[in-house]
Amino acid sequence: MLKEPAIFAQLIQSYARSGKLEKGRQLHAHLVTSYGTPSTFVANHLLNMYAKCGDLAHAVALFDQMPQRNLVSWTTMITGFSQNDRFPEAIQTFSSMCAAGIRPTQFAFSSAVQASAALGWLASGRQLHCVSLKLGLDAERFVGSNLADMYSKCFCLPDACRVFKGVSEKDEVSWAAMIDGYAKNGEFDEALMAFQEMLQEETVAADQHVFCSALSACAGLKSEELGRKLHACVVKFGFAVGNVIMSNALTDMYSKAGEMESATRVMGTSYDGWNVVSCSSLIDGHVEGEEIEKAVSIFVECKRRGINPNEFTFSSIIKACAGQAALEQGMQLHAQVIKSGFIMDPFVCSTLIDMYGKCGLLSSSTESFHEIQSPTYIAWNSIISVLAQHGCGREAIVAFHRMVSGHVEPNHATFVSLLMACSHSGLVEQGLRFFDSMKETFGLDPREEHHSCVIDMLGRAGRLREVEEFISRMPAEPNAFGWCSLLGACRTHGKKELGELAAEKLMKLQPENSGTHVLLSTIYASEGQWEEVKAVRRLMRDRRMKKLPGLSWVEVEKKTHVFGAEDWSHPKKDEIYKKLEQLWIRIREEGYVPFTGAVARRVEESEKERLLRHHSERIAVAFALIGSPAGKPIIVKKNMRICVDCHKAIKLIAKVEGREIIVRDNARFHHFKGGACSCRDYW
DNA sequence: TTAGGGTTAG
Repeated sequence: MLKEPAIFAQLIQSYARSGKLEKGRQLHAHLVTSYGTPSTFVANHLLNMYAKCGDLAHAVALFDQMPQRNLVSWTTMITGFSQNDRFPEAIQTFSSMCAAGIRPTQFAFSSAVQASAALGWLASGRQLHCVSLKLGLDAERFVGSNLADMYSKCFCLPDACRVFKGVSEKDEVSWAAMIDGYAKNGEFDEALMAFQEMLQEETVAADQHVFCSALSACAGLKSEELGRKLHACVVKFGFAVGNVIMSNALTDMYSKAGEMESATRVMGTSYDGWNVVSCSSLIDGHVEGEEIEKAVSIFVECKRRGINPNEFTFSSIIKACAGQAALEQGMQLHAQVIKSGFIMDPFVCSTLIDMYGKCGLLSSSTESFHEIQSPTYIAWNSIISVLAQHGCGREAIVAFHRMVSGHVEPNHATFVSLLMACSHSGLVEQGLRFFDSMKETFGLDPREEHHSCVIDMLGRAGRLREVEEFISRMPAEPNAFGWCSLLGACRTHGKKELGELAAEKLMKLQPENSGTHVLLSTIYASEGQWEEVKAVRRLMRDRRMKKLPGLSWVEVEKKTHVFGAEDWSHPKKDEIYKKLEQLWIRIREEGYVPFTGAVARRVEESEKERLLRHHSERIAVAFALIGSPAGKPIIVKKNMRICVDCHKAIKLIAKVEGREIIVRDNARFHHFKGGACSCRDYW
């Protein structure tokens, strides 16, 4: 029999604290050989030591052999499982403990609730909540804070708030969990209000965790002003130095606010500021700000410093390739993703699906989708969106039905893509049914963007009277996208008056958007109303607006080249213009008649033809024809809609050159092959 | 002898 259990217990405890597993094992063996089976008291210490050192196998073996287990034995096992990421076993052990007739205390509850939170198992979290209510432990500080955390991690914010309100003697941990809960659920204002409320509490002082959560809320709001204030507080409290997570939160906040200089500065001045999280934030900030070259240079620098990209880094940099239609680079990254094992990540997969889709390779996009064993809503949303962009409305609908029958819940984003798919493919009736089903079947309230999709859908189909009716029934006025769709439809279907109304609304919503003025002027120009065209131009001049230049990008030999209309800056300009002349002659032989109506300028016909010939998309196509090997598809990305005449011309260029040409404009894809185009309703 | 919160994504 062990004479001095307290001394051994102390020794075991010290091994547990310092992680000396081997010493602990030796002592355990010594105790067994010298004194036989350890008492419950000593065994509990051993259990704790094994759990703290991550040796769950020995903990389980010992626990199974214990002749008598008490409350602490069970609790130690639950905590051990939870802290070693073995969450289902933590929950299982909790229920075995109850079945063994032992009444759990706040310690066991905390750990079991944490396990439910980590797994996102709302049902087990709720059951634990119920049991804690019965035992009167739900308002206890640890249990209550963990329950609130669990509910917010399971996206049940109202329940989280209710539990949090009931917690007695909240401390900074409780507050941090709640602030973070608001932020993670997208309630950024609420998060910052909670933060302020906390600051007024006399008994609680903000710590680093609290500031990090507040910064994350600030990042969500993309508010530079608030962010700077918070940054000042962080400095004042002395938290700014030496904390990697804090520096990462600051970098991310500035990146999200588009303040890339500040973001870079925070990173550069912090100890250990260059790490995979801050780099990913910075890359993403540059990608969002369309500074692709900078994003790539950080990615390169990251690798040079020996920082291995993770799933976040890959997502962002692949998104950059998608934005630029840089297929070669995207494919290289795909290879790296496979090599590094991040191919299983749902976000990375979804960006790959999106990247291939945006680069025009529908087949690679669907292949990437089919490689996923059990697609999440993220992957489904991506593929539905890609199918929509490619004008494959029916396929998008099939995908949607498969998603639902596979018990994956669609969300608001799913319906945006689905409605767009219906719109682009002219499937108006089905689209309208889907719109109704949002609320009726899926309990989702249609948002502004869904209403805009319906406007677009009816407008494209020329059902403008129904559009007016639909708008009058909407809970609020359409947003800019809605009015813009209407304006576009009015141009296509020659509805001048309605177009003027849409333009007027749009100018109020987006006074800086030169596109509205341009669109309106083309409506007038197509009807030969040159006085009105002049008036719109005057308005643009008075408002000091410049027409956004139409630009086209094309990737040749792994390098992206950009062209504007009438662009004479490229070193190969002579060859390009010679090619354009040749193409002009060859497509004229194929029956091409230039549509000079697309030129909203009052100049000679020959000048109009010259202007059309030198549109940026055509220059890009000509350049790619010269510079890339025969048989390779040409992918051009354009920052606005492709013009009607270029659409006709490129269709024939694809035919005479025997090349696949894909033009991705700011609305959709045009896949030209053998004298035809994939899109079904382009003028 | 047993317990809690923090940074990056479509």
